[in-house]
Amino acid sequence: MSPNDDGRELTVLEYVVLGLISIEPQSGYSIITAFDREVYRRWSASPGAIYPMLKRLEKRGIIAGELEETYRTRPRRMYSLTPQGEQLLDEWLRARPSKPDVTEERDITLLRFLFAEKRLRREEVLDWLTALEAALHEYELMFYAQRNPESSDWSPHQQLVVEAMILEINLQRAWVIMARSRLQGGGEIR
Amino acid sequence: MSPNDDGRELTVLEYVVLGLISIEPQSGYSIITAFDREVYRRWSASPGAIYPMLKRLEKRGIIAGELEETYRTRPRRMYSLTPQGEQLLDEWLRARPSKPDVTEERDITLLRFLFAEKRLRREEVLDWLTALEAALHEYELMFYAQRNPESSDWSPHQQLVVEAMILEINLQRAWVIMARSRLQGGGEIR
DNA sequence: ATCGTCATGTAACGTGTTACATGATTGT
DNA sequence: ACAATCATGTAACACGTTACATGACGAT
Repeated sequence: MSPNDDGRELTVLEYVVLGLISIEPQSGYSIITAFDREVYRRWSASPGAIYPMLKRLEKRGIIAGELEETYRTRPRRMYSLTPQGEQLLDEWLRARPSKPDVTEERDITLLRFLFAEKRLRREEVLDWLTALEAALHEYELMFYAQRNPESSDWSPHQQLVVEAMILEINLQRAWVIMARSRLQGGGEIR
Repeated sequence: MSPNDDGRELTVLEYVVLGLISIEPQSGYSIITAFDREVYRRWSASPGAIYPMLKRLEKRGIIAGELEETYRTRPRRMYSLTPQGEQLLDEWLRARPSKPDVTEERDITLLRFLFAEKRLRREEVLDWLTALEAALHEYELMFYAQRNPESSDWSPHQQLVVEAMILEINLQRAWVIMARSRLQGGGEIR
């Protein structure tokens, strides 16, 4: 009996929870409170989302819950990743960033980088960053190509919005370069 | 009989559609294709979302649809804003940016700026930008306050993620300052 | 004739939101 | 005794996604 007949892709929120659990085992409550922290601000998680989700993931064999032997308070159910859950998370983290990741999903990308620290080898992280930079470059090119036709008959606001997007892309590229050089520098050379 | 008994707040997607329509009247199809453009990339809109939504908004008296007298193709239903819709959109655009707007909702903020061009007076836009800068400043302070406790025992990835967020905030502030000075410069002085 | 494009629509489905209920423990 | 905090859960609801169906028109 395979525990996960449902081959459905996980939602972003589910991956984020997996990442959270990968750092250390979590209870429903601790996950909910974790989402108050700055890095996770983008995804608000209500009890009505988390508790059913944890059951769903457990039924699929992605996480395993265990009732904690009496804690200070009402017993908590602590979840950790199963080998299958680890594999699922790692696949998500390893996937090479592509255009959508730098456009629609900027913040997710940053979180993936965060979770990657404990799950991926440094070498893999560096490859991933290289792919991210390539995706940013590709996006930049496409961006310029799209705005070719008539580039100057834009209204002031349109012009400013486009500039904001370009600044954003360049900032991201600068960050990637910084990140890579820092991780490289601190690794091989002593 | 009041057309909009349902006082429910509009969703972001609904406001974006309102903004789109405010630029010029739109059909369901034209809205769907508009979402392919770079600025709107963040919100994908499927037919299954748009068509029911347009009916919803029309029933509430926020937009008004009119069958176009024969076009080149199958007749289109073109929607424009009612006075009530205009008021709703303007309130949304005018609302002073607060913390959530610069954290969870960055991209929405940029779109609001875009739509504001035709709906708000320049003076109002400048006020709005000032409020945006204040919100960014406030966010920055809160950010630094939160990371006070132990600032240096962070892992490399954590450190980099935090730096990315700080860079992002500063970029946004720089952009706001640029935007304000440009709009000011081009306005009063000849 | 048939394909591609423009155009509108619906049905099933699932996730996440809001709001509420409840239970155990600690502090006052 | 009561409130606050830690902790788990459920029910109603609605939006948006995916997938499918359909229809008119122009081009080949």
